[in-house]
Amino acid sequence: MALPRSGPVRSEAARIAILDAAVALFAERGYDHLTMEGIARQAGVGKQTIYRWWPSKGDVIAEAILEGKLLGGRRDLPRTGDARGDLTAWLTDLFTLRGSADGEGLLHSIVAAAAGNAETGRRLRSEILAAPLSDRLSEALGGATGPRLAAAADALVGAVILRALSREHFDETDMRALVDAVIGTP
Amino acid sequence: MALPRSGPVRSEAARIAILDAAVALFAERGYDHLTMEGIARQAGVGKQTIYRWWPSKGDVIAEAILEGKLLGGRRDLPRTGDARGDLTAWLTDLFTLRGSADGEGLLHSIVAAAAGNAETGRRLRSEILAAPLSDRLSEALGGATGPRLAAAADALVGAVILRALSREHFDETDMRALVDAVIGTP
Amino acid sequence: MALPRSGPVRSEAARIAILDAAVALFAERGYDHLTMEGIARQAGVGKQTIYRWWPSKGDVIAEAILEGKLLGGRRDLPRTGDARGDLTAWLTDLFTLRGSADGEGLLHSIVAAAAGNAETGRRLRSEILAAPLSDRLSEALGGATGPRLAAAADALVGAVILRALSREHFDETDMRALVDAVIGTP
Amino acid sequence: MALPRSGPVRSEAARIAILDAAVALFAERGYDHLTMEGIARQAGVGKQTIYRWWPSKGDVIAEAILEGKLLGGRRDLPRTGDARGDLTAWLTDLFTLRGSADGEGLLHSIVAAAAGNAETGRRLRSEILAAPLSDRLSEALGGATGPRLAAAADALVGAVILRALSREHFDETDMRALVDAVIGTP
DNA sequence: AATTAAACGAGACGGTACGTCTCGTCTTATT
DNA sequence: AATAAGACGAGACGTACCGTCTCGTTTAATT
Repeated sequence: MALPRSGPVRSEAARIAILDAAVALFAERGYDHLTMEGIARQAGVGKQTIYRWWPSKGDVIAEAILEGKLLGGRRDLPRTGDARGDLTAWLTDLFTLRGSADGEGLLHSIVAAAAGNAETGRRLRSEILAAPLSDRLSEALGGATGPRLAAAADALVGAVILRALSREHFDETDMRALVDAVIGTP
Repeated sequence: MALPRSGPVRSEAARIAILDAAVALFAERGYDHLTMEGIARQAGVGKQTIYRWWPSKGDVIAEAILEGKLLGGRRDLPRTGDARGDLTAWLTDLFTLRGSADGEGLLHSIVAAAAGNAETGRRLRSEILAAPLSDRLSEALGGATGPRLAAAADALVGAVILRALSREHFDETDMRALVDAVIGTP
Repeated sequence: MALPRSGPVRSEAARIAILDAAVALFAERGYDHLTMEGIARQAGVGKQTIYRWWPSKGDVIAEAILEGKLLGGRRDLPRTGDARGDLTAWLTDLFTLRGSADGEGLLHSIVAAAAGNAETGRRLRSEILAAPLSDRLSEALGGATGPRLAAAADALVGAVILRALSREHFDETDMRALVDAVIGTP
Repeated sequence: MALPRSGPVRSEAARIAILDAAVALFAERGYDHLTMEGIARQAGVGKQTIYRWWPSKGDVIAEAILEGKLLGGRRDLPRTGDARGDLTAWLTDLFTLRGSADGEGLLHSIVAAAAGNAETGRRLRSEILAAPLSDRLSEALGGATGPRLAAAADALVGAVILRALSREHFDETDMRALVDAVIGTP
């Protein structure tokens, strides 16, 4: 039973404007250059309206992830019947995020956001990265579940992230080697 | 033939003081709260002396990594004869870094530094993370080299980093599952 | 003929709570630090209830003066038979207000309120400062009235205010010199 | 013996730009609406440059008064031989300040500044208000000095200020009555 | 009694300004 | 010429209030 409370209710319009502004600026300039003041300006909102509901820019981004605003439809794996091929394609696509934003790279920014904010880190893995792989990866591993499946998913995604952080190229050969390393040679 | 030049040369004392100050503040407060001004203050050095030699805080940290000041002796793998056990121990040790700094966690800070600075990212992987594993990992994989070896190293280290970013626990079972996934069940 | 109207009438309790809160905060922290939000909080009242009836904090204070809440019983002159002595005592008492509030001084705050708000200024002089003097001062001046009396009252009170604003001390000698200057040497 | 110190010296250009901006905004909008941010904007200066040298807007105005930037040449009394007439003219001129700024009135603003800032209050009386009167007033009083002279000066100026604060008109008759009250009928 | 509408407490909203912090550049005097 | 020191214009930080605007509740006068 909730406490009855009078007064105006939270503005959904402001909430959406803030998340959209945050996502737009994030994609444009990266996590480091994202500022609360910039979000407020872009969203046409008072700063206090942001601080009233989110303690930091990291939490704004975390909520944007939850709403699927940050990486839109990118989360779904293709489903061609060839599990190995689908995984490879998805991982390649993920690596490509590295270079899509101006200056910093969207993947770098997402990692920076995750490093700086617990909630973002939590959601990044569970909702964006490892989760979509699970089904197909389980197939490819012959029905693995639990720690075994989680470890394989983390190994694949983690390797891609590490390569992106190291700014090294990551060609088809490398990707094949990675998939082989984790789910075995066919 | 070098150009003749008058005046004092670069002060090695200042260079060291700056790197030490950067490392101390990094460990204490994390990468996000590390500031050029703070480093200068702590090192007893003018700000210009930092900017003269490094373009950003990320590059200061990158150099500190190169000097081995950031993660000291932690880079070496144990060598007990049991390659699988040595790798597991080293990876567990790496994961533990997650919680060693105040507030943010040293591993999170290192990842943030790598995400924000290309040179740090480059060195992080080549000199700190993947490199030390190579020898023992190659053994464990029956003499693998090249992309195969690199992929396996990235998979192991990347998985640990991803788990750290997600703030999830990572117990012995998980670690064993990871090693099994990458180098096969014994 | 009033328009017929249904609904509740103005709450006298709220009105009094607001004035009392305003006076308390004014005395405590001075006019500059007095805020509408603070008054509402202290009075346990919605902000709109204040804005509904007063356009600014200055007007709240003006009404508090009118109600005699601001300077309580201080407005009355003693009546000992010695008009000169009574005036001197009252003026000295007025000057003493300078130091009675925390930080700013009540007299400074009253002057600031008068400077910032026409209504407060109007009432300050007519009801608080010059008015109480009139009778005894008229006596002391041998029955003067009109501009002559007003000028003398303003000269006495204005001099005290100016001394307070200048933060200079104002001892018995000074006060005697002032009274002599305005109502002549005995 | 001053401590030797290296580093850049305070920028005189910035100091002047700040004082000029403060004076311009003060005259335009009054003391209450004067803001540090507005001064910085108008002066083309970082906020920190103001806060580095002055703790509050009141102190900026106090320094502007000291430099004679606030009331320019207005401080001098005319000298026609008729001391009483000169004083009357000067006091009338002072009262006129009441209405010269938009909205608040310059005299109200000066009083507000003095009420809110000790240094401004101190300088207001000693350098702007009472001081210029002294010579001619002493003449008019037949050579009075010390507390007697100070009291007369404060009475004249204070009365004018009080009338201004009360928003009452103050015509020639009133002014004559005031001068008569303080320096006697001719 | 039922209806109607204003006053109320609470507080969200778009803003402005606060005073502090750091940025990266620049200017000094010293070594 | 490199240094320690630090002033400078710039702008973000997180907080406090501004005055306006809903909300849901309470309370009277009018039906």
